[in-house]
Amino acid sequence: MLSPTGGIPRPATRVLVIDDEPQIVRALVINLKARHYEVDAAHDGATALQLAAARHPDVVVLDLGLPDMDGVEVIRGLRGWTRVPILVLSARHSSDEKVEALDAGADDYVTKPFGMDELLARLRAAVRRAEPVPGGEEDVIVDTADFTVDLAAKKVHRDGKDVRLTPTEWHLLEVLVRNTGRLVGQKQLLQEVWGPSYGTETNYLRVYMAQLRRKLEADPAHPRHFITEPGMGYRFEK
Amino acid sequence: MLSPTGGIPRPATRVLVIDDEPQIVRALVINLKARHYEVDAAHDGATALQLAAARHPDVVVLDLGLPDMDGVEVIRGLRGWTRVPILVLSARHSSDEKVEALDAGADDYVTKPFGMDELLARLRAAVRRAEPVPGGEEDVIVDTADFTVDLAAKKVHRDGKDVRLTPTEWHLLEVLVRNTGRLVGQKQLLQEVWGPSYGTETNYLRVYMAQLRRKLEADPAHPRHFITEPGMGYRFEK
DNA sequence: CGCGGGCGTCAGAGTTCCGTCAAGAGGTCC
DNA sequence: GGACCTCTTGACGGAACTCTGACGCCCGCG
Repeated sequence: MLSPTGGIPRPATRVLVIDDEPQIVRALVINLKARHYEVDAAHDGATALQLAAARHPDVVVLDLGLPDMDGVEVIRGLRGWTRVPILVLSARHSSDEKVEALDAGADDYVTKPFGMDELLARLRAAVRRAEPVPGGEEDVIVDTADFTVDLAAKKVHRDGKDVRLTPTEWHLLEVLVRNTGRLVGQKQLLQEVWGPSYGTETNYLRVYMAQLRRKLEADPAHPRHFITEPGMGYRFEK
Repeated sequence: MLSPTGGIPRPATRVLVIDDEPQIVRALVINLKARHYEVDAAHDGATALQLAAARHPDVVVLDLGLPDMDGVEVIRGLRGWTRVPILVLSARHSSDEKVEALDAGADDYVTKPFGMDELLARLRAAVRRAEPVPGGEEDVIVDTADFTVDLAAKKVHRDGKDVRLTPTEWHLLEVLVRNTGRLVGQKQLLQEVWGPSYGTETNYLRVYMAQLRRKLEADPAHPRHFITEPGMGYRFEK
C-alpha cells in the first residue's frame, strides 16, 4: 500500500477505475488525482472485484470491454454486496447494451469517446446522490456501556478521555463497528484492514484484537464488546 | 424485473414529465403509463415546480428548453427542498450544458433524439438507487417458535440470549435453513459442510445434529425443527 | 426371539485455534 | 543520530473445536 498510515483527516473520494486500455486509465487517473480523488485501478474484472472488496471505493468507473469477463458480470458481482455507484464506459452505442448494463445495476452509461468534463460531472453527480442526507444520520456515533466511537470524527471516547488508537487499530475497529452485531470473518477482516493479499495472517488479528480490548474493554480478559467466534471471526456488540 | 419498482407490490412510481413539446410529452406519457407508472406532466417551469410540490413525484424527467424559465433554474428550484432523481432531456449536446445541469443537481443527462428503451432504463436506474435499502439491514432472518436464525449476522437467538455455535454447527444449520422444509440428503449435507470427499461419514451428521438439537430444540429428545428422515437425510422445519 | 442396521448419546484424544508476551524491523520527528 | 511509535513476527500455554469409538435404543425381519 502506498499510504497505509498517512491518510488522516480528509475523507477523499475513492474512485475505482476498471479498464484494460492503459491510455484511458492513465487519462482518468491523471484527471482524477488532479482533482484530489483517491484512485485505484484494475485492468480486469477479477482484480476489480477484489480491489472493490478491499478498498470500498465511493464510486466505480467501469469499462465494459474487459479481457477476462463480461462487464455486466462485474456489475452483478459488485451489486451482490454493495450499492456503490457504477459509471459504465463503453464503445458500444447500442441501446440494448445500455439497457442491459443499467438494469444489471449500473448508475450511468457513457459512450466512448467521451468528454472528460462530462465524465467528471457525471461522476460528481453519482457521488453526490450517494452521499448520506446531510442533516440526519446519527449512525456516525456508536455508544456502548464502556466507550463511544465517533466514526465521522475518527475518535474514541472513554471515561471522559480520548483514547489513542494507531491507524491499524482504528481501521480494525471501524470495520467491526460498521458491522455491529454481525459476525465478520477473519478473512474479510484481514483483507479490509491489511489488503486483498492478506487472507491468512490471523496472528495479526490476534495481536490487534488484544490491543483494542486492552484499550477499550473494561476487563480485557473477559471482553463484552469484542467477541471471538473461534474458527470464524469476530463480532462487535454494543 | 417487470414492474418499475422492482417486483414488490407497492404504490406505483410517480413520474413528473416536464417538456413543452407536446409530441415528446405524449410519447413519454404513453410509454410510461403502459409500464404502470403514474404520470404527471407540465409544459413550463412554474407549473412543474408547483406540481412537484403538490404531487411529490418519485422521479422527474426534465427538458431543459422551457418557455418560461431556464431548465437549470428548475433543477435548482427542485433541489432546494428535495433529492428526487432528476433526469434531464436536452437537444444541446454541448459539454458545458451537461456539466452545468449535472452540477446543478441533475442525476442524468440524455440528449435528444433519444431511444425510448434507453430512457426508460435510465429512469429505472434513477428510481432504483433512490429506493431505500431493501429490507433495511437486509438481514435474512428465519424465525421459529423456539429460536431465531440471522443468516447475515451469523447469529442464533433463543430465550433472549445469543446461542453460541461452532463453525461446523453453524455451517450445518445454514445448509438446513437455506433449504427450509425440504429434505436434504445426508450425502449432500456431508459434502456441503465437510467437503466433496466426504460422502459416507454419516456419524458426523449424527454427532452434530445432536449438538444442534441440544442447543436449539426445546426438547432435544423430541425434535420439532430438526427432523430425521431415516435412511435419507434431515429436514429443517420452522 | 435373536439379529442387524440406522440412529442418538456420551466422553475422551488429538488437533486446531486463540490470547499473550516479547523482541526486532522500519519509519518519523525532533 | 537518537528517542519514540507502530507494525511485524515468533513462541508458548491454554482454550475451543473436531474427530473417533463405544454403547444403548428402536424397529423391521428372518
